[in-house]
Amino acid sequence: MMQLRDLPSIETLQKFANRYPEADVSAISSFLSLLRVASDLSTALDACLSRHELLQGRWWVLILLMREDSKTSTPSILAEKAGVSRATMTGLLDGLEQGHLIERLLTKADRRSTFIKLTEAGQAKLDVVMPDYYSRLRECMKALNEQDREKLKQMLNVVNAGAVALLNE
Amino acid sequence: MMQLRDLPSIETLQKFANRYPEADVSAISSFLSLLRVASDLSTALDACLSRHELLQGRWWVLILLMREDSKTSTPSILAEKAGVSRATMTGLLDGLEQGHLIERLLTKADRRSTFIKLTEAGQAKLDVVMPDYYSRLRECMKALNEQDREKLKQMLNVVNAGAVALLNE
DNA sequence: TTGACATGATTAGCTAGCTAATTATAATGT
DNA sequence: ACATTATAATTAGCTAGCTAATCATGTCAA
Repeated sequence: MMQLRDLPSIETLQKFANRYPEADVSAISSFLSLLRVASDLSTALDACLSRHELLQGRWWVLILLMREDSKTSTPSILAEKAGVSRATMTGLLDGLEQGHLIERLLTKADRRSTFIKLTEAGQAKLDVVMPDYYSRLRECMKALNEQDREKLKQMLNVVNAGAVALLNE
Repeated sequence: MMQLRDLPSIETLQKFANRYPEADVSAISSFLSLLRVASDLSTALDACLSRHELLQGRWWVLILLMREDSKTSTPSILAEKAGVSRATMTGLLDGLEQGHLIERLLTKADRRSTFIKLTEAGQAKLDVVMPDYYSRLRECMKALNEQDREKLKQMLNVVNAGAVALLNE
């Protein structure tokens, strides 16, 4: 995602609005803030995870596996849940397997498929990463009270529902 | 950015919170919503721009140039304002130059530097893209009133300020 | 005035995404 | 029963980011 380091001032937006009457200054301003803050947060999250030799993709796979009672899943299900292509998941699993955080097991039921299992080392890695991540996140969000957090989520859902307008036709 | 297609339910978060007492369920839930919605919006924005043979990186460069009265800048200033490395900017400018949307001009003052100028074709491209983008964005945000938009921006700033917690040490 | 350091742009090579094609296996309809 | 179609995983090759190295040019201090 673009960094948008230099967000337009309201004056700059006004200048653009003069040329393009379709512009809705407060809509643009809020939208760009959202993209910008999220991209900064994502970068910060990567920095946090990289202290544990992980990045978002691999970390997320470990979490998805931990969520399962059996600590197992398949590449295609993981790809769907993580929102990446199966090809990308193959690459993520390659990295995790090399680090011995997951293992690939053959399945008898359907020989096209493999089972992916969280190893003890993978669980141990999460047991170090998650407390660190959760502590930092608690700190990150502490200036918003419960009501603000709920309001934020609700507004995000509203914007998300509106996003089809960017895709139509 | 990861897609996080399958956000954890509050129940799943509770399960994790049992194992990791550091977890603050509402903090995690709001944070993940923010990342998820922004990544969807960013993808939608790319889809919108790609209808005009642009992606966020190149489009943003054109806008930065248009903001300048002279319609010119330099690669290093553009890189800083766009929040990308100079190497990345070189690549973006290569693409824009091939499409004749910008031109590279030599400068006499400092022969290490080049001037980047928005061409007529580049301005014409913006004059097609921006009305489309602004119309769609207006529609996307229309369900939030002015007060909500202001509250959203303010909360985003609060979270952004907290993000240092992810980076410390 | 010249040696050391600083700066602007580019190149090379890395990563994590993507789509399309490939391979193996399974399921299904006639 | 077997041809067709569907599915699971992988591979190949693309893109847009990144950092580190390089090259040319400027600046400054002894």
